[in-house]
Amino acid sequence: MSDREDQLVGEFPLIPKQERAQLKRDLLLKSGHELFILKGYEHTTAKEIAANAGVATGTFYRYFSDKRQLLMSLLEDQIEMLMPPEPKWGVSDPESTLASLLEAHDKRIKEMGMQRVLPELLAKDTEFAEVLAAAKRKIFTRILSGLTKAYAKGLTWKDLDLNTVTWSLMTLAEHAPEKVKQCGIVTDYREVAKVICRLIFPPEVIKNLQSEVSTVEKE
Amino acid sequence: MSDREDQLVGEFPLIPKQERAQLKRDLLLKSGHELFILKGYEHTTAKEIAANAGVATGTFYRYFSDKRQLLMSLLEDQIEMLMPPEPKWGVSDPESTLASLLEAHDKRIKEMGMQRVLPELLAKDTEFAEVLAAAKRKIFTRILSGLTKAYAKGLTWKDLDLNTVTWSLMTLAEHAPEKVKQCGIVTDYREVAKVICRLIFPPEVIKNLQSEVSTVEKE
Amino acid sequence: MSDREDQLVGEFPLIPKQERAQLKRDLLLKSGHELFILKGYEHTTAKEIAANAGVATGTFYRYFSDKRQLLMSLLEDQIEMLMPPEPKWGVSDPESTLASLLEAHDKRIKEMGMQRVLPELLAKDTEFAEVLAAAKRKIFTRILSGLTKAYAKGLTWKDLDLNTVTWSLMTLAEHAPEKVKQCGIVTDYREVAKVICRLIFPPEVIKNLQSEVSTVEKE
Amino acid sequence: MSDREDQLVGEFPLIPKQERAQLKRDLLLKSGHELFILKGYEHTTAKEIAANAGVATGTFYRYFSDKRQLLMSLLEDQIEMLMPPEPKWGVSDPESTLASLLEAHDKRIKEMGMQRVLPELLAKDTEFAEVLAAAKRKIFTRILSGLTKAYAKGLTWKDLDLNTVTWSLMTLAEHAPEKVKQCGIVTDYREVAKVICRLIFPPEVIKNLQSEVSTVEKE
DNA sequence: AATGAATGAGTATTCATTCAT
DNA sequence: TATGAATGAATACTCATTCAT
Repeated sequence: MSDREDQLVGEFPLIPKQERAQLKRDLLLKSGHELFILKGYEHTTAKEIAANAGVATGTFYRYFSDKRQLLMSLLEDQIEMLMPPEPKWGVSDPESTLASLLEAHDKRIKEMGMQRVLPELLAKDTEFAEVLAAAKRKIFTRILSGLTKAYAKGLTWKDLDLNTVTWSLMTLAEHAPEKVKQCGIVTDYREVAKVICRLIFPPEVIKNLQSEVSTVEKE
Repeated sequence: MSDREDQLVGEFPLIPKQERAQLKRDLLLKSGHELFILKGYEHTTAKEIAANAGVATGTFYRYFSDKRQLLMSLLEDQIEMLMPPEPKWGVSDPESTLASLLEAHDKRIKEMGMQRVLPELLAKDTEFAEVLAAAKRKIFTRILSGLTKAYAKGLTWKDLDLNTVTWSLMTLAEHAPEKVKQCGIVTDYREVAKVICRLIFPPEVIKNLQSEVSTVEKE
Repeated sequence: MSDREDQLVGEFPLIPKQERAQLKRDLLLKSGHELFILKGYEHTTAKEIAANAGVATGTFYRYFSDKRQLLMSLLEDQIEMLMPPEPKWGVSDPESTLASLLEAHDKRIKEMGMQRVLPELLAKDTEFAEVLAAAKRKIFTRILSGLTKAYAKGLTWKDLDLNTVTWSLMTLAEHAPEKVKQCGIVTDYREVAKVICRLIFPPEVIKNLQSEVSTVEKE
Repeated sequence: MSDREDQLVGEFPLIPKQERAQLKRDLLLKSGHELFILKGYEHTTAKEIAANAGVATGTFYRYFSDKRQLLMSLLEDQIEMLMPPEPKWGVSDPESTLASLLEAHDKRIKEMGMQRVLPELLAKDTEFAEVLAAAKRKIFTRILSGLTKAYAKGLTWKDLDLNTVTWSLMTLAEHAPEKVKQCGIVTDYREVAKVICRLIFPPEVIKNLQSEVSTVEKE
């Protein structure tokens, strides 16, 4: 049914204009997301994205200046998901907490499905790489501040550089999902969590923290 | 200049044919290397590689069946460099040893300059990803075997999974060079080495190993 | 010009979309036809066909997957024309009938203009050769069945193989148009028809048939 | 062994220069012939012809200005073979004679193997088409003269145009080898010969000629 | 706003021909 | 003469983007 007919028959336009536009934009984003994951960024064409979204090629360009911009919009929505969460140390058994955080993070990354596309982009798109680097710096600061507090409480190793520990922590957390591909071993988040915790806390601290928790739990 | 004239005017410093061909091949490899780093693999054309090497387009295809093959040749030369060296634990101060190994590895990677290109390839070229994964599995086994020996000697943490430690170790070593970009802090290999060592050895083991070394040095 | 203006300024002779597309397709077919005849199939490029049709290269590929497909479309329209018509023997003066059939056939072939291109295709394109061969076999069967009926009526030579006569008949009809080029003599369809008839009928049969006709005409 | 050494050791050049050159030329011709038949003219490259002949690419261009010239040389040698022989009518049983002539001609054509290439050339190469047409006109004249003599002796049909008969004769002879492909029937030269003879001679003439022969044979 | 036909610059690859050795 | 590496114009086809409807 055309716009013209709409007006002739006096049908009430159920969806407000802006909302309808937003709908198309979302359709396009979804379509792009699917295809980028399926075929890679470079090998997806604007025409395909439009067709897959059920709109005309030209419509794509009404909502996005180009393919790259669609991708950027996609990433803006998702970049938060890439960020590992900041754990609160010294509150509960750090190993269990971390293990479940890692697993949850991994899950979200997988749901997002953009891992396949990101490396291609990082390599090619300087601007995007910078956006991501900035995000990482932000999370770095957050984690570092957490560790600094733990350090002040005397919970962490005294002889390790906190900056380096923070970086190691992020690096391991970020790459944990790839463990299988690289080494042929299934990722056991509990073990990764133990290793990461060892980077931060001396074993006896962990024990104390764990017993505190169980004490609390028993009470 | 004819053959006859050659003899009249005496020796002309001719480069043997094979050598000349090798020269061109090398020129092309070098040119491809430069451009892949500069513009990324996908955005470099065979024509450009040839032009940048100062030869005609057709010449490119005499030496390489296509762009991908040139890249593969490039990588064959360099894949060894990607492999972190296997350290001998318990022989000398592990932290210093590891620090210098990391630094050397990082240096080679930087010389190679392919970091920018690799992620793009891994995402796109399944075959290449498999080659690299295989190489990584190999190095994984080597490192694990080293750690197992150290474990047998009672040098390592007793409560950490050696597989996971090995993976962490490789991951940190591999990504150490990116530390700057990601966190804005200059990579201090000494600190990274200390962190990695902490993953493997309890602090007192390190101390013992270091004192042994200094004892030997003093004698 | 906007939709709104359209209505203000009155009717603008818009060609419906589909028709316009058909128009372009036809332009391209015509252009391809011209160039194939002018330069041969192999030496005509898609780009040229497009340029000659006054459209962009890409437009060519919107309507045809490639050069070969355009040619096939061209031939589909024309293959019927290649088929010599099946004459009804014994109904009227066979020589006159045949002569006019030959002339008409020749005319159509010339209009089609593809003679120059066909040999090239037959040599190169096995699939096409088979299509044409199948068509020829079909017409062969039709003609043979006509001759068999004439044979049953005792109209034909008794000592000639009907298969061979059929083949000869087709061959002569097919190549009649080339007579000029090959021998420098203008094609007189009447004479070719007489020759072909002699292959089929003894002279006295022809005479009888002709007198029957004139008898009927006189009545 | 190089030319230089040849001269130093005083070895006697067994093959005279010219002859050696002729040898290479022949090798190239043979190689081109093979490949043209195998892959078609357009799809054979000069490099391949040279390689297949066991010489360098450049050598090809010493002996032939280009691919086309090689082909022309090839055809010059073979064009005679394309010419159907001129039969002497009225000397022996015309049907048998013609049958064996046709068979021999067909055989030579097949040996020559160029049928696959000729149509491609005729379509593309005007000059070549003219050369061939000229040759055909020559043979046309020869055959026509034979027929005229037979006509003078009262051997031929009186009501058929000799030009047209000549052309029909040539056309049928030329295309006889294709009979199988076109109609799915094996070529029986005896039947084709009978048909062709019927075009020329009334049946009773043939009978007379045949009986004469057997009379002569009996004597 | 929406459409999708049209555009044409851009890409990988081939091959006839030249020319330094 | 012979070589074969080098050349670069040419070709088929794609796709981001525009624009008339």
